[in-house]
Amino acid sequence: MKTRVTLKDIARETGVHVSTVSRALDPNTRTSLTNEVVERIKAAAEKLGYRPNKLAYGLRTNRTMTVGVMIPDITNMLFPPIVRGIESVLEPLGYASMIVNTDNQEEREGRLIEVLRERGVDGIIHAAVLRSDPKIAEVAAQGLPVITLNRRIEDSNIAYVINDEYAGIRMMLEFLFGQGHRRIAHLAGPLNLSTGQLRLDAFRRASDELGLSVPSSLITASARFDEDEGRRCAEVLLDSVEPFTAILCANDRLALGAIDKLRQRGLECPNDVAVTGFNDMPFLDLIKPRLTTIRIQQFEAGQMVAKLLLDLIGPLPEDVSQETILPVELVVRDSVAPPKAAFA
Amino acid sequence: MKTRVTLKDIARETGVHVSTVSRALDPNTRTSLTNEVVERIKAAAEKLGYRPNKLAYGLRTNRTMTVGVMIPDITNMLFPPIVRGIESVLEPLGYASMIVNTDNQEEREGRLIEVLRERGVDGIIHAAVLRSDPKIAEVAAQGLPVITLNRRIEDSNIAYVINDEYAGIRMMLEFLFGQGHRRIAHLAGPLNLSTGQLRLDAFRRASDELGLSVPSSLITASARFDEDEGRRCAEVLLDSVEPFTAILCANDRLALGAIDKLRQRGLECPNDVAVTGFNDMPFLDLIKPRLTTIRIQQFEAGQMVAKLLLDLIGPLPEDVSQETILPVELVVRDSVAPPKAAFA
DNA sequence: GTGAAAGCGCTAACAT
DNA sequence: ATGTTAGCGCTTTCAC
Repeated sequence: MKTRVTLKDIARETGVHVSTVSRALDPNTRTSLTNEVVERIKAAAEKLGYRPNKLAYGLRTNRTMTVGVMIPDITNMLFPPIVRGIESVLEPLGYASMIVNTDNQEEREGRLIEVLRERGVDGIIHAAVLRSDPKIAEVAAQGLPVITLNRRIEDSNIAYVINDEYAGIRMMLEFLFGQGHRRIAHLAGPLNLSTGQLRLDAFRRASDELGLSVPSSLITASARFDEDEGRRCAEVLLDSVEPFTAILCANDRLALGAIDKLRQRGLECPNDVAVTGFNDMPFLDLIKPRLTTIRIQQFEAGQMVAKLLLDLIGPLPEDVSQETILPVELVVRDSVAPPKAAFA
Repeated sequence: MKTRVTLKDIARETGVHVSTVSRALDPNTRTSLTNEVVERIKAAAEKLGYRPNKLAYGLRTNRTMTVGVMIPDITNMLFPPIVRGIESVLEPLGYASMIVNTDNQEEREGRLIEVLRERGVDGIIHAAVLRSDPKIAEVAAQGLPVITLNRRIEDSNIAYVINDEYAGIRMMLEFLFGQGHRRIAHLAGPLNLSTGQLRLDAFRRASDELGLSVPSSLITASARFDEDEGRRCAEVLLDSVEPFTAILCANDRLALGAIDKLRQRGLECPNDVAVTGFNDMPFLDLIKPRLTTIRIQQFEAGQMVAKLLLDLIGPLPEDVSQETILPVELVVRDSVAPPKAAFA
């Protein structure tokens, strides 16, 4: 096991003190040194193949050049593009990111926050926060830079980057309305996540504004943003007494599950029931029927949140606007047709 | 910014020396202490909310409890399950993983290796290795535990976990043969990746064994494992003089691209041309036509490689078998039908 | 302009 | 059974 090259090795090689070497290698402190010695040191460092030890650096300076990224689950295709977006701004600046999956479990989330803190991350990007999330709130209160993505935490001043949920839901509702739908169900997301709650609020408000009165039995909330819950909730809607011609789902995976359940019941989308999604996750356009959905920014959201986090981290901590709302876009595909009849 | 609790704080609180605190908190060295003092220290640690500083620990012990994971691209759906498999064994043992994306670029890969080394990772799981990859070979030669996944590096003794490429290709070829196909093209993967080369070798060998003589113009190699290259290579095959009734592709994404190109040319899969994939990536079963493919283990491969890496890392470094070959499985879906006619 | 010395939080060899 | 000391590799006062 070849031992790594340290400042001491360079000092020995060049006959100067380690502190001089340290200064020579840092562009900021380099100025106070003779050009000649700087060059000699840089040459020796190069020759020996010196690589700074970020552990020692971090221990000394409290800056590890590492940020934590908390997401629910990387196998959820929504998150890889976000992660790459984050990386695209962090990596060129010398930051590495440590990605952890919470599976939306509070206890797991708590453990993982500790994993990140023990390793001295300079900040945390949290895309898996719960509406009420005391653990991360405390960490943020202690001064660790934290920004949440896609979701926000209530009653706190943690900055967040989210999508324009209201605009998305409203556009979709208008689109369905324009296609002739009047009895529109909402398959809502988990209400313990801000995304679920916000989209439900948006649905209520937008349907009011359009003059649709949506009976409460046409609104059902899922426990998780996944296909199984989409199936289960679609069943609940189908078994209710209220007829409907369209289901506006709080995300794509719920929509995919709902479509599957409809098919099991002998109902085809879009001809029998229109179904819409939210997010426009990768590969969605290859799945039949091609889902009409709201496209949110994914890669760009990652870039945005990373930039904001960097502002928060410093070197000179800037104030970051508490709220960033990213624009969304309606993507019309094949899962909506004009209504034929209402199914109860 | 509340400052973190250190061993010193606990020492002050309990009136013992920091080294005693250190010993009390480590199950291995705890034995040499009085039970009473151990309990007192543990209580104080708990009360003060002590969290060990893994940076300091790592600096001292050369073990950071962090492993590097190098993959080509997390947005490639093949990798998230692998990453979760790795995490599922590492995380319960207190390890964190640092994931980096190489985009199969050698220069980027080199930079990222340094990023990992600077942070003192205890080992590297490399799922993005090139057939010839001096950089990682050197790192491994210096004593850092490295295992490659899915791919292997040639002329080195780095342990690897790969799929049974030969069995997979052979099964698929037999299946096509059984369906009546005799003129079978191979859309090979990049030949600078062991996966691409191994699957091509397997195709040659298996077709020989089946008595098929495949003219060289029915074999074309892609530059990347993606849809665009699938389209491009399908075009090459279609424009060659040799007729064929089936394309055995080196992976699913190439197959998806090939099917798309066929469609552009007015050819339907499977009725006009059979197309097969490899990997069985997530969500593949939702995409029409549902691709007949070879299922490789993904989550399990991640688990396996993580376990092997742990053996290599220690505490008492075990010898790890150089080669691990994971079983594969034929998944028959809808992209293969008996041949109608051969297309040139 | 450069060297000396201290210390980040921790463990481990050595003392007692 | 516990305390003392040194040091991992680095930055940062403080001297000169």
